[in-house]
Amino acid sequence: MTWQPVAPEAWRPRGIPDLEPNAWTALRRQASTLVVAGPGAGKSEFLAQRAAYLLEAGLCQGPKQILAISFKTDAAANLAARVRKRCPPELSSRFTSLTFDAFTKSLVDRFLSVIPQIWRPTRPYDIAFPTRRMFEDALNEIRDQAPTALQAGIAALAPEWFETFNVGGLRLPIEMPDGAVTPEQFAVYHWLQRQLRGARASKLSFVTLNRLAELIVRGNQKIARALRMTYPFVFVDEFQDTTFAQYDFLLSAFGHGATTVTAVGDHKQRIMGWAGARQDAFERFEADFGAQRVNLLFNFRSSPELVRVQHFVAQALDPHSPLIQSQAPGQLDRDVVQVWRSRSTIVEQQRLAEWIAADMAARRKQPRDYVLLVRQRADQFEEELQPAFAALGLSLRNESRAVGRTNVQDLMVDDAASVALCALRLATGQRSAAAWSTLSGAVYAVRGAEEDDELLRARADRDLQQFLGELGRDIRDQVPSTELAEEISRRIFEFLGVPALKAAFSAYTRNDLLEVMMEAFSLHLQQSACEAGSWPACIDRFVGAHDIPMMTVHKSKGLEYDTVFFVGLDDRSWWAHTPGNPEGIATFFVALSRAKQRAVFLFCEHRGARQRISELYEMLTRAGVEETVVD
DNA sequence: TTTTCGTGAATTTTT
DNA sequence: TTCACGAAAA
Repeated sequence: MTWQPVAPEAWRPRGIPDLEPNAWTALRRQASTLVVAGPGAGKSEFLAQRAAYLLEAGLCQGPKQILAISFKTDAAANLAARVRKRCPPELSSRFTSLTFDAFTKSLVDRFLSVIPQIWRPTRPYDIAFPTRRMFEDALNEIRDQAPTALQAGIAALAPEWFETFNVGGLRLPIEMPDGAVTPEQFAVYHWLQRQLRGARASKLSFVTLNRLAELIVRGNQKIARALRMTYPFVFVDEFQDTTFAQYDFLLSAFGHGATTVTAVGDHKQRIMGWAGARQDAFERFEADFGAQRVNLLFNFRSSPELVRVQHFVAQALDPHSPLIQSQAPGQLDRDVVQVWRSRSTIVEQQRLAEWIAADMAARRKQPRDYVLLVRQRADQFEEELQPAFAALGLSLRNESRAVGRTNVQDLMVDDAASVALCALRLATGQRSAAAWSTLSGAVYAVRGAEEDDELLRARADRDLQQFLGELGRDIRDQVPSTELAEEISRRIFEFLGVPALKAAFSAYTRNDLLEVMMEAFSLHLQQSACEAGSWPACIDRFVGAHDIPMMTVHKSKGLEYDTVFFVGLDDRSWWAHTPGNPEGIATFFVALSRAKQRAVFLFCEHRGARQRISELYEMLTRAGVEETVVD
């Protein structure tokens, strides 16, 4: 059965009943568009639907493709999965979803030889993650080598912003200028030469790769044309996080009018300024790409009362923030947003645990419907709160907690760890079609068994069955222990094959990522095993099925929970906040907007004052939120 | 061995 | 701003 295009006017959304009117407008636009999508607006869903529309209505016909650029790997993978779910394979294969860095790196790798000799890296090259200290040292050395006239100018460059702002903001000349250079140019050129020629193999950071990719598309008409021919439609997700280097690359590659760029983001959720996000990305995009701004006005996550309170914070960030219409029914009739003020942390912890236990019982909620958010130092808060929760039979899970060289949250979305967990589920007798499908899919991939290779697949199935049978026999009747957990991890990864896994999953091209994840899987399984009396319980511990999650606001971005508790809304946790600083208010906005039904802010004078962050409390007060004294 | 002082990190992504 | 850590002083 072959796919037939539908008429654009007849196209309907896939998997959801309808789109809001503004989403329809943005979806159908043929020119570049800036889609401002607040929390709960269904940003990724919008992009997936637009991809389906362009592909299914034949507006993006083979061999042309859609390029979707995200910042985080899981966001890129998530978007690709959504499109795969909505479109037949012959269409979704023309949806390329990558991170910014993966895309620019792939351009450098492919076209390395056309880079002017003076900027050309060695092949192969290494990836570098320069620290603040390295910039400081390098800038000092560069200053000492510089002509006297430039030294003061170089000394004035801030090491912490040098790469983001100076390297990211300066276009590399195709030929090295003979004449005078500015202090900034001198420092940037010398910094790049250090990365390119400092050792036998070049050591390139991602900003450098971005600059080289920009140089490639600016210096080579043929490559630029080929790129624009391949990708007439480009999506950029989380546009508020775009850095100087990324924006400039986007402009050189797709800013010539031939490409329809759809940028989606929310400046009110810009909490990545420290990572180099430029503040004026939205305005620049409108000006440079002639983009029209479209506001999405629906919120499918938060109840009307929550959306009403959110609006007060949104207004502080942007006085022109439009009124958002909640599409989520409110289940609570009062105290939807609360502030608790406690005399002591002991009282606060105890009350919090009691309250959650009672609410879970009254509203039939699960631990995973709640979240404890903190600004920073999740480990400290976990240590502090865990005993009070344990006393009531509740268990807290710090998703930010370090596991080996990674953390719980990253381990949970890792491919190899997910596959290994499926193996454990099946070996311990859990019947799950999804687990089988994930695991066998991975085994086919590591063995290179294509879809039509029935023989190889059948053999893979047989080997897998045998492996699971043996593993199951060896562990099923035994109580979970750290020794067994270690053995299980070892046997699963041995069966899958480490080199084969690295080859099968592109994420593991990063040299030691698989080792990091295997180690973390083993450690986390050992921890789970010693806290559980049975294998199903051990698996539940591993995934945190019965735990109340706790994490930093940054890690909660993109997630949602019925009830959100923000613990430690005080000056101590917000030491870096200065009144009026949009990044701090945006962090507060992100925390508040994770909630579907209720948000509670906890203050304890024992922890810190609330002078510095008084404006956050004032916003809640203006919204009519009352404070409860807990004692 | 204990105290004191200075430094730097804290929120974190990217192959 | 606060905290942890390491080096130096007592």
